[in-house]
Amino acid sequence: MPNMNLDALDRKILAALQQDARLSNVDLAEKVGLSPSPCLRRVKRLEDEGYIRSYRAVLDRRKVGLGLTVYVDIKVEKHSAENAASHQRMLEALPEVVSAHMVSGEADFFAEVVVPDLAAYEELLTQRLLSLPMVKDIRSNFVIRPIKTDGALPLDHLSEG
Amino acid sequence: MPNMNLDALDRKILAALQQDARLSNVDLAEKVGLSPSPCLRRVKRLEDEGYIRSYRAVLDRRKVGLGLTVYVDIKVEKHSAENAASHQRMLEALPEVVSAHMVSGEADFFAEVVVPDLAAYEELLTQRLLSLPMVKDIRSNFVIRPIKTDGALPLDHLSEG
DNA sequence: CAGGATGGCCGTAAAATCGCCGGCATGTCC
DNA sequence: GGACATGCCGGCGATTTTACGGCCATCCTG
Repeated sequence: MPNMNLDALDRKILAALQQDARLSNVDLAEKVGLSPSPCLRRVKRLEDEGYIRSYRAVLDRRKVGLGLTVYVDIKVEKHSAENAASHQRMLEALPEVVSAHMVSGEADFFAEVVVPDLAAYEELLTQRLLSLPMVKDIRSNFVIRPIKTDGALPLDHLSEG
Repeated sequence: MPNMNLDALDRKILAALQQDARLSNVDLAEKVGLSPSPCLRRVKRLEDEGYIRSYRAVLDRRKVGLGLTVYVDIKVEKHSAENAASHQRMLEALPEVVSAHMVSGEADFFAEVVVPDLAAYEELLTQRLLSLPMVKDIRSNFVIRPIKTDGALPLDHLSEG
């Protein structure tokens, strides 16, 4: 267990901040049943110890003109250490790539790409993805309809133990 | 264009809040080159008009005991309106499902699942995913190594127009 | 010039922040 | 076994910082 350091209050704080990172400390304190001072201390500790990695504003993709989300399966020529590393760096450097992972299964890499429209995706795919060295095949899965986005991480598993 | 309402200052604000949603308004104002009052007004407007959907704390999955992320392709028997709807609701209700979409391509649905370990994934897969009505096939893609997570949405496309 | 939009300044109320105290549990020493 | 030392953690209160709304100045547009 990487985390016997989280008691019930910590979990409530994490859950609350996942829902609304802009909760004022007093509101957060009240919500978890604590006075502001110790509550703030806990939040700082959770930040310092890395449980909380960051706070971010979640934007409406459509409203900011990013109407198209594509999940991209990337197969590469057989991995070699340095090739894989450079490949990863290039994926990382593309701003349209919102997340990327090395995965098991059909594909080798997997990226979530966000673009304004099909035209922009075509440009990205043909000019910047397919031209990556060692890319053997790319399969694009277009999001037709979002069902659930940015769900909070479940934390129940920490309490039932 | 759904957004000729965003000028350079708005974009700077959105970019800054994507990076750090907990920036105090005074710091944010300084960063974008504005005094606090109009800066706050703009933030409120961006919230009210839905450009900013929410603010969330990003947790370290490993540290909170969620060491395994799986991208799941789900194929279903031929869609029918009401069946699809109930299927979506069930996906939505699973806390381990952090995001889910209807997609084009090989699969019909696509879900990002977060669990403590393989054992937990097995339970989820066999007890709660495969048992969903109409599920024809499920393919699991395990994340071996994250390359980039929670990347900020690119906003450059709004300025170059 | 009129009107709207937008930025800046200022005063008030609220929040964050920090030092300090006290309760409670654990451990130790006689 | 009991009294005390120690560490952990929550609460309180004072001070600094922030949020927030009202008001005015400026700029652009028609």
